[in-house]
Amino acid sequence: MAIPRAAKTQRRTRIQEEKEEKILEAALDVFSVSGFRGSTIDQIADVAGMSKPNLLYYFRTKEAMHRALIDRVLFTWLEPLRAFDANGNPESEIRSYIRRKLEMARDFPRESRLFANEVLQGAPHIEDELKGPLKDLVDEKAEVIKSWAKAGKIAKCDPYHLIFSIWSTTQHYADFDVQVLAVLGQEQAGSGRFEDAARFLEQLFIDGLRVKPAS
Amino acid sequence: MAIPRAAKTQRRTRIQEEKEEKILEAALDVFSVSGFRGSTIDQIADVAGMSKPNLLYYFRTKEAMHRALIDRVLFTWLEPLRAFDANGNPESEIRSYIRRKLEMARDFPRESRLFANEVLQGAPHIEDELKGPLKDLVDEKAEVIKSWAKAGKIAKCDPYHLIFSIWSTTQHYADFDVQVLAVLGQEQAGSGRFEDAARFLEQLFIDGLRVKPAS
DNA sequence: TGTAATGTTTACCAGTCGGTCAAATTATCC
DNA sequence: GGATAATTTGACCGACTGGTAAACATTACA
Repeated sequence: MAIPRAAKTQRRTRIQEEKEEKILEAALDVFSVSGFRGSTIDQIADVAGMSKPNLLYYFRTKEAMHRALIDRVLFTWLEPLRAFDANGNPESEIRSYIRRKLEMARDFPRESRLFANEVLQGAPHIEDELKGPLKDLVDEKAEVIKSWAKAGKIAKCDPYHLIFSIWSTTQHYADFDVQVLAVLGQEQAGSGRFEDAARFLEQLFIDGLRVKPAS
Repeated sequence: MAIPRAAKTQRRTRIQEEKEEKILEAALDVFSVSGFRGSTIDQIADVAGMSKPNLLYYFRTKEAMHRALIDRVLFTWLEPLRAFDANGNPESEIRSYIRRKLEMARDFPRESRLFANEVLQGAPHIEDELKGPLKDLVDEKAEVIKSWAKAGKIAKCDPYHLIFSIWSTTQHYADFDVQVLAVLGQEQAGSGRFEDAARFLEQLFIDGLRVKPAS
């Protein structure tokens, strides 16, 4: 009898482990480009090198695949913000947050696009995660930033919009990569663009947030 | 005989004018949410309140609809950057560019998402526009910014990444609106967020680009 | 080694997809 | 008002969609 469909048994088989991994890897490829609606199980099956029914043996529906993928990626995705240290030096915390986010945009562009696609299309599958864990984490870090501003360690500013602007500027290099490449042109298209971006963004945010001499 | 299919006749009928308008309006609704692949002609027909074959009478294919929509929207979309004045005051030019882009994010979020979806999915339909008109325009304005920096009117910085960062921060409020709303929560979700964003971004970019006193 | 559980495939289904066609309806202009 | 062109519709097509059923193959384990 083949009803297990993964996780029905207490312990996951080695084969389950491997195949689910393979499927989610392929799913990431496909969903990150075409979004949920625009992706098909057949495409994912093709990329994974497996048959469609075989995919559906491990994940009962297309939605289950998407969900599993989101769940797996979300935690990692929030890691840089979680690492934001209230007791650290404000300037270097912001600097390294930007660095880290930019590194993720460079090293995990598919993950970035997966969320971008999802949010762009109204976040029908991750609304709860946004209003729950994400909001909570941002609220917490916003408090930290606010206290820094109050203590005169950085310029007074809206912490939420600061976080939004760091998100958008860094993820831009993953989500809109084609556009960035098109505008920069062949010559500058080497991966040096990430270094250039890092330099620019650090300058922008550090100088932009420096406390101004009382005028 | 009904072969006209719009624009075959020299002059467009009033009815053609109206219906094409109606269709593109509906197409914008649908494409901006689901992207090209994820959208269906039936959806567009539904929104437009017309029958599917009727839509296909005005636009032979789904791609033709998408193309017509892109063509129509692209010019307007680049207006703010085009208005960037080489002879103006750098600070106020940057300030008003940010304002204008933010206003567009607020007033034309669908247009923003249309492009975001397209670029995110690899820009298969607008590659030429990106490498041509867009790149040319950006190159031109980048020169302007570079000359400002050289003249000591603003801090030295990479002009391309400056433009990218203005794009990303402003469009973020259109493309990732659901996320912004989720994080800000009900209480702050009024349209005041655009004013807050404007204040923050102007502070960030103006202070971030101010020439630093020789250290 | 046998056998039960797990994994894989082929064939298939009903619904949806982009798009066509011919017939019916409406607008235009003399 | 009638002829002619422009517009709209319903019926339909083959390809693809997410998903199922059952037969078949493989693995794990006593």
